[in-house]
Amino acid sequence: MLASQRKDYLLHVLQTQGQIVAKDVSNELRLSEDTIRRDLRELAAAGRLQRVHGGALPASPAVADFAGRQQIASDAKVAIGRAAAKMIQRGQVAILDGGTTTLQIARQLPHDLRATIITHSPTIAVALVEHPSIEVILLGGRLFKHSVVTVGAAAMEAVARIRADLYFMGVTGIHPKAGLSTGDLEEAHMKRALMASAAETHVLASAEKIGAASPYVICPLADVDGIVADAAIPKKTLADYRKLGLSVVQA
Amino acid sequence: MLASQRKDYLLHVLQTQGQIVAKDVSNELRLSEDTIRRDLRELAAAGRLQRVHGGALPASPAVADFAGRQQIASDAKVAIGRAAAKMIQRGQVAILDGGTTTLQIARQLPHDLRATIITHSPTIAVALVEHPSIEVILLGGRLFKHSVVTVGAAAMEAVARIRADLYFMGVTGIHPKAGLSTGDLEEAHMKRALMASAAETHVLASAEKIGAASPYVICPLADVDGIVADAAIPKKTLADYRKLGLSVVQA
DNA sequence: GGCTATCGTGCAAAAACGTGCAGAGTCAAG
DNA sequence: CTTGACTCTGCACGTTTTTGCACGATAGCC
Repeated sequence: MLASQRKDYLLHVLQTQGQIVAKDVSNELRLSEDTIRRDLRELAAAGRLQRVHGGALPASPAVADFAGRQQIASDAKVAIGRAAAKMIQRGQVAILDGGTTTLQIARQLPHDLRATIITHSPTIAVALVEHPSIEVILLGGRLFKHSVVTVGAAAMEAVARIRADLYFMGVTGIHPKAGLSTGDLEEAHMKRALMASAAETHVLASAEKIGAASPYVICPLADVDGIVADAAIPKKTLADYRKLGLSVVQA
Repeated sequence: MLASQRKDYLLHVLQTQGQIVAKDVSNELRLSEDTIRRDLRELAAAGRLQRVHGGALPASPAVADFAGRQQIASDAKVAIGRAAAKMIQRGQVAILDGGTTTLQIARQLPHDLRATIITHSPTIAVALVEHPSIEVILLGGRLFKHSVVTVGAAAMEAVARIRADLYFMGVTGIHPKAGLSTGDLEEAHMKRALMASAAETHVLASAEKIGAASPYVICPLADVDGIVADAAIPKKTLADYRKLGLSVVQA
């Protein structure tokens, strides 16, 4: 492995996992920790990351707020992202919702995959600049800063003009009775519109969302086609979803 | 094996494997490493690949490009950004072009300024998340990865529906005869459309752009209303612009 | 306050590098 | 056909870069 590839790898790890543990990387790559530490030092000098005891953290102070949440890119989210990324086939058109979990999907997409990604999240659009063979369509509109996605009438209109194979939806609550829900009314509308524009909708479910309900309901659980579930979710719960006719993929 | 065949082979390896290890290739082709190194050096000089210790990697212009440029936030760009940011008054609607200089404007906007920023750059949209009192409108469309801005028919249509007070335009060339120019045709169209949607257009001029001309012409210099100029630009040049009727702000 | 993991530095071996040079081959002019 | 200029390739040599190890210093945790 070439030295510059190693640095790319380190930055990739940082991006997908939100942190670097020097020891882990040295084990994975079968290199001495000294070498990894040297690389980290150089990357830190170049301002590409922030060096800390034991490893490194993302530098980017500008996006600190969003990145703050991003850093809790728990293993679960990474795994869900990887599982969902695998579901996108060559040539397909997929919609990625805003949110930290969907951002993981974008980052885990194979670098040589030829596909089209439609998104209303500028963050995801920027992340996909790294993927040369992916066509990116950004849906415009008013920026809702809390979630960093576009919403509103303009965004709704843009959605109406597209038609996708897949839609990966992020939510804040998945409840057997209350269905799928989120924290903002505009966002709920947007999610419904995106769902209507896609042939198949899959919900991304990390464990902490199961059984929770947020103020604004998107739709009943049965309205979506599938669920991409965290490994920590009990088999029994997943069986309930299957009974509703949902396809279940466990990360 | 002819030298040119060898170079084709090297580029083929690079394309299929994503990397070249000089030693491996020299073994495969039964040639000395010196020869391979020489070839790599020449291909690197021609910009066909990126030379690294031990071999070579793809040149990847799009990625390295923007990331590279982003770090060169020279003092000049910061100063231009600050000067331009001051021109935006409370309550106004301003269009920010894509590019590293306009990104500086976004970063330098006062945190308590109430205004609306319209942009086709997801990078700028994300940067403005930090500014709670700024309303952000993101223009959607196909993402042009080289500059990280949206372009195309959808973007043009979105532009047609807006009307702004100010437009800050980034360019790559400012030439007395050739006018304002940029490196991509779609972008040139987009800039013209944005100009048409704004009451006033100001060009951001850092010193290295003066006297330069890029392939795609946007418009004659006299079509814009003002110029925000780098401190390094000679007074005489600025006087010429004033003669054309442009308002000149020096950072 | 003590313990352990991590860190930085100096050092040496190995790998990769650039440069100069010589031999082999090519080509065109004479 | 011969000669000289030129290019290409491999080798030798000294230089630079990279890497792993040893050692003492330091930071974080209990």
